[in-house]
Amino acid sequence: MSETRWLDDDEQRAWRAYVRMQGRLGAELNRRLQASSGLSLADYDVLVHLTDAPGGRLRPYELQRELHWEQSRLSHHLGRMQKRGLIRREDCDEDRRGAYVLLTPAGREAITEAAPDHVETVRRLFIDALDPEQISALERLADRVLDRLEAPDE
Amino acid sequence: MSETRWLDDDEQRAWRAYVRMQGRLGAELNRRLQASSGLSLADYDVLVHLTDAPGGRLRPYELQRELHWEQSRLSHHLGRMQKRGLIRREDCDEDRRGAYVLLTPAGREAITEAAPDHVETVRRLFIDALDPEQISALERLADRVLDRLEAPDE
DNA sequence: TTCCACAAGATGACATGTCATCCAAAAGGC
DNA sequence: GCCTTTTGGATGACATGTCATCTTGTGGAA
Repeated sequence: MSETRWLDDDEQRAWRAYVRMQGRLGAELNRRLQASSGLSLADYDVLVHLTDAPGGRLRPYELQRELHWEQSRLSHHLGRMQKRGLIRREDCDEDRRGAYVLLTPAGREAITEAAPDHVETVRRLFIDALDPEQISALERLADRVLDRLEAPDE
Repeated sequence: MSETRWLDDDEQRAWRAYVRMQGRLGAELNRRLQASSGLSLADYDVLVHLTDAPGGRLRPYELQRELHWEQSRLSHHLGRMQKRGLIRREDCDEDRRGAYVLLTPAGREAITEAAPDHVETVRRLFIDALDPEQISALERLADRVLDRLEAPDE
């Protein structure tokens, strides 16, 4: 390994600010969502994707690709959500290994009730803190990093 | 509650890109750090702060304020790190309720070995994906959001 | 002093995430 | 057809994070 390329001051400050923001924002969103609706951010994401899907129904592997979650995380999480009555599983006829995950009425109601407050919180804590320039700069920046993260080799 | 102010398209895209980047980047950094050094990102942060402290020694509440962690999270985490021999606890004379957390030689060695690779990874996956404009834009942006998050009222 | 509010930490119960591993069905190659 | 590889998915063990609650000591006000 060659010499370590340490971060210079600007990079250091930016990185630390990002890490700190990321941690605080995630914790805060999670706490508020949990308190106001009983859902975690993870629950919320799953429910949003199911709501957007035709028939409120998806194969786990589709959900997995959309969420970019690890397979086992999804599987465990679906198990817990099923136990709480938010989703339901159903056998899949086309592929006997597979399954469908579908929204229950309770799940649909939960997301419908939770969404307005949650969006409002995202807006107040994040979006409204930034001007339109910054919003679009953020999108470009995130896309660049994602390109690198999702590049074949790394 | 008044009408929900939903996100417009630009905001939506930026928010989703951010959330996705944040999740993927964190997972990737954690996985690589874990694989190359046996430390988690959380371990790493604790060790960095202890290394920077005079005498390699801090009160838990100081650590907590610097890390912006929940108190119980820190307490549990320190317990686990102690079990692994990375840190050590010592009674505090000035305040009989309190304690000191200090780096063990093993802890110091672990962070010393882990740092170069980790910094290199941060650089490759994140810093090098961005130009200097973006780096400083990110810092300003994160600071704005942090101001809001840490504002007295919220 | 005496009491009380509050700060420093620890802890148990429980939700969540990761890794390794397993199983069964599908898909190819021959 | 038969055998190997791949894919969809579940699971157990274990690390991590959160909430509520407890203990003990500090410090100020009566």
